Amino acid sequence: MWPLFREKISQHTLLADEEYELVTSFFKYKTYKKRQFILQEGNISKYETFILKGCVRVYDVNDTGQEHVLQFGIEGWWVNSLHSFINETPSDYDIECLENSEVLHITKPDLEKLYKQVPAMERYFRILFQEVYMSSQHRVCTLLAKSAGKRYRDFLKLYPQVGERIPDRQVALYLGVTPQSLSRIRSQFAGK
Amino acid sequence: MWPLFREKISQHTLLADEEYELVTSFFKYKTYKKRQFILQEGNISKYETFILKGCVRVYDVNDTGQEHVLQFGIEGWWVNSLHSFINETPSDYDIECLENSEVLHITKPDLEKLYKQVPAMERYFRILFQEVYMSSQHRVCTLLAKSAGKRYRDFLKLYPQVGERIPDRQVALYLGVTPQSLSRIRSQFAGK
DNA sequence: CGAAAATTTGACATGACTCAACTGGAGTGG
DNA sequence: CCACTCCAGTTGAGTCATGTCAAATTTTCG
Repeated sequence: MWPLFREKISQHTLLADEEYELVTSFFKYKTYKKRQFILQEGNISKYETFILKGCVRVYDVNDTGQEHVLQFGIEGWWVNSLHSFINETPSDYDIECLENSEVLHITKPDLEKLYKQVPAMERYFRILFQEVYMSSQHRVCTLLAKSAGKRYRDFLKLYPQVGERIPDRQVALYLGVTPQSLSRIRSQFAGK
Repeated sequence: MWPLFREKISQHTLLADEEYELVTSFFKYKTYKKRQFILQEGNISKYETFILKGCVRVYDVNDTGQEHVLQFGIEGWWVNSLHSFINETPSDYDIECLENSEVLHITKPDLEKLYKQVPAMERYFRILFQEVYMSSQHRVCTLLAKSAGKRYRDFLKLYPQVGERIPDRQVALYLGVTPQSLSRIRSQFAGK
């Protein structure tokens, strides 16, 4: 069941069939429609979420109504409003589906049990967090060092599967520019 | 030995005395002078580094000579050029001491052995990476959403121990503004 | 004390933002 | 299937925050 899920876990740690069965028993399968929210700002994030199919974004809206995208997620990625999940505090972020999506959810208590019962999963998440931390550091670096145009090009190169299926508007909010500016940047590339 | 080190580990996972002895046996103590490099760009990062005393920065220099600070580290923090360490590839970053410092180093093979021999340390690092990932996400968010002045104030509030002992220039390079701009921002605050 | 580095300040340039209007495609309901 | 609405995307004009270049001043530290 859920071969993508098994494949992703297997990239970092090997599980016997019966161990994998045990792991999956902690997760709940759920589907969401496009534009539906997996989590809304102000609520406590109850699930760590693995995306089997579809596409989501994690974003915030500030007091002036501006949105900023913290993270995208597509097949094979984990998404969460992590701070809310870990500390059980109201989330600053919304998680919204950009496409009809299928996901796996696990609650915090179940995840803790999973770590205890299957130490290999503690290892898996150690490696996962290491990797997403590196990605986040890389993103900080591009935000510090590169122009909007360069960030856009880098993004398309690094996440072509994401860039192709997500509206430019969302990409702009991820890159930290206004949709208008991204539009101008794109037209400059085209004319070159 | 190294009570700070033990204290930090104990925050996330409890170790018996003999386990702690085993853990420490994998680490090497080393001192560095101010301005000395723990790692230089182009070299492979050989150590994950825990800071017992002192202050360091992880930064890069681009082709036009501009510097950007990826991370600071003070007592109780881990620092590394993680991508280089994990993949054993040349580092894009320098790690430089801003003060005379005392650190603990562990090599990648030893860290792997440590994970195997003391599963509690795999847990410790899982939680550590989870935390630094959340910090990094928070930083991305402030870079996307806030003005330079707001970022500066937030930084001072969040890391007062760092802001107090680090030259403004370094803080500017961490916040993603030029030292000149930060100077102007500071003078605006002062006149208010 | 003296050299090197950090900080400040001024003048000017510019990338990106804001506000606003217009275009065109997607989705919805009659 | 068409009319209508709603957004995403585009484009223009003007503004603003921050960068660049350069020089003066202060601080640090050997």
